[in-house]
Amino acid sequence: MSKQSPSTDTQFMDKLVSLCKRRGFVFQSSEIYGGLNGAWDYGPLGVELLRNIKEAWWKDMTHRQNIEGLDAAILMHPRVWEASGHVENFTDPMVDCKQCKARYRVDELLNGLSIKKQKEILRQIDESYARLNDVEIAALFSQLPEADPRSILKLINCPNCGNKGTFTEARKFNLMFKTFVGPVEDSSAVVYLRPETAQGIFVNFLNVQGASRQKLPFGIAQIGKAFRNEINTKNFLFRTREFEQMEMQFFVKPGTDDQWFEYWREQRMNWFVRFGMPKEKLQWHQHEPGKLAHYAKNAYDIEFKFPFGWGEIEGIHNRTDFDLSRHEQYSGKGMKYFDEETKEKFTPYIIETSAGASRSFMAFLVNAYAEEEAPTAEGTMETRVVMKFHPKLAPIKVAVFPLVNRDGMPEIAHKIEEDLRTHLPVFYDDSGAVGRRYRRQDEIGTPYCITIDSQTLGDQTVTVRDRDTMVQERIASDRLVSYLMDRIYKF
RNA sequence: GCGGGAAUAGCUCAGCUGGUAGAGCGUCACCUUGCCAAGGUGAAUGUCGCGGGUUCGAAUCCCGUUUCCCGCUCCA
Repeated sequence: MSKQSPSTDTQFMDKLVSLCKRRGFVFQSSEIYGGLNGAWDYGPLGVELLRNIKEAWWKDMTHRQNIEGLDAAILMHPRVWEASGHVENFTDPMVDCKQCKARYRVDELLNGLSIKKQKEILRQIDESYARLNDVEIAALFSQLPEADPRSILKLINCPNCGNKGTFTEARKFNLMFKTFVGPVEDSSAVVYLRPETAQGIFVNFLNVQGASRQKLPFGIAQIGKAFRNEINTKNFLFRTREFEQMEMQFFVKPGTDDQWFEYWREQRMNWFVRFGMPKEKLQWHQHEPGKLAHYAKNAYDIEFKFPFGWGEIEGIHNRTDFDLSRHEQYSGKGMKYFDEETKEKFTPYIIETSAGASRSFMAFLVNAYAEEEAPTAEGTMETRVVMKFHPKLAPIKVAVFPLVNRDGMPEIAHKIEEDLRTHLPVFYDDSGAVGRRYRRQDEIGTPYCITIDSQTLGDQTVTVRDRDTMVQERIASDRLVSYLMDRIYKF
């Protein structure tokens, strides 16, 4: 985690959150009702930035001959989540120690005990267990907590404070939001809000493959909301209950999975760098082999250096044939692929690239934020706040100012504004001193500002001011569109 | 879920041991402008997070609750 002082980190985040609200990037959800924990709304500038990020991802991923797009429903058949393992594995029974307030997952608490200790506990429950051997003990011990966790928990000391009998009752947290289809709220009508978009891709594997006539290897990309009933939300947009994912699942022949895994790792890391993230703010985190999720053969996260520490913004996982095999098993429908060339039939392996759109949004915000010393009209220095977004991601691409509101400058400025607006998001501003208008645009990351001055009246040129260098260039107004489009979209 | 801190105008905050709410910045209008935020005049804006209680009277005291931040926990 970050080694910066906590106060600095907190101050940075406070400033960012404040700017987000003040300028319309992010608002708290349901604010007038006191807010809803872990939910945020994207304001006028935020939605532009978010859409630009998703658009950049979508183009990069789907403008390839071997990747197809998809937009699956958020509500899916409940059996999907049994097959995926979410019904089972998203449920973690937890207990708290009432004495020292430590919290534990019950399974980890119990499995952490020595065989000797387990044997002792079992004997206290029933003397007849004493004659079982170690293997039988272990087997029994792994089942008992499910049946009757309470009696066992009473006999265990808290690993932290050593007290016995201080645990709360085990509570189950299923991280999936549950709701009901139709008017009857009974168990047969239960559906879940998807906790990940991936399953919508897996279950459509053969639909997409057949419809698009793709051959392996190929991928399916999707952007969409997902929901997890997190126990704790945290760190602004980083851990929320509703969030958006940008996922691509790449289907490959087993045996070629390792090389595709490496290919996509490189591709995805480069994407973040290409859109302005410095390499030193990004790092790989490999999941330790012993701690891999049930489906994974290999897993790396791309982490971004947030003010509160390194945090995952994308996971690249080798999911093996787990998902398709499970869906084949649970649905009874064949999910295998037939290779016409080799006449082989097999279950493809899946390389997953799963990026958080919301988390990327926040990472791009954090990365863009800069405070610089800039000279004022009087020649003194003062701080200017600049959001140094990549031009493609910037919510507003160009601002248009008449230097003063007379001599026909506003009329020319409005004409230029309208011409540009058919190509780009434009902001017109004629209030106050021009320096103030520049700074306002800096704060929302507008890469270019155009000013119409008295020289414009004579030769139809305008100044174009660069956000990062603050340097101005004089451009003929009829060349503006190509000048801007070149700098913003072509590279 | 536990512990700590916080919540007053759009933002940052002041408001003492209870006496019907303030500043700066920002916003808007008009004037002024001559290229990097603080020229002038005027204006709008708050059930002091929400709900109870104590009191003649609560932003202030008490209880509950919500949200945000920090730490723990958690993060298939």
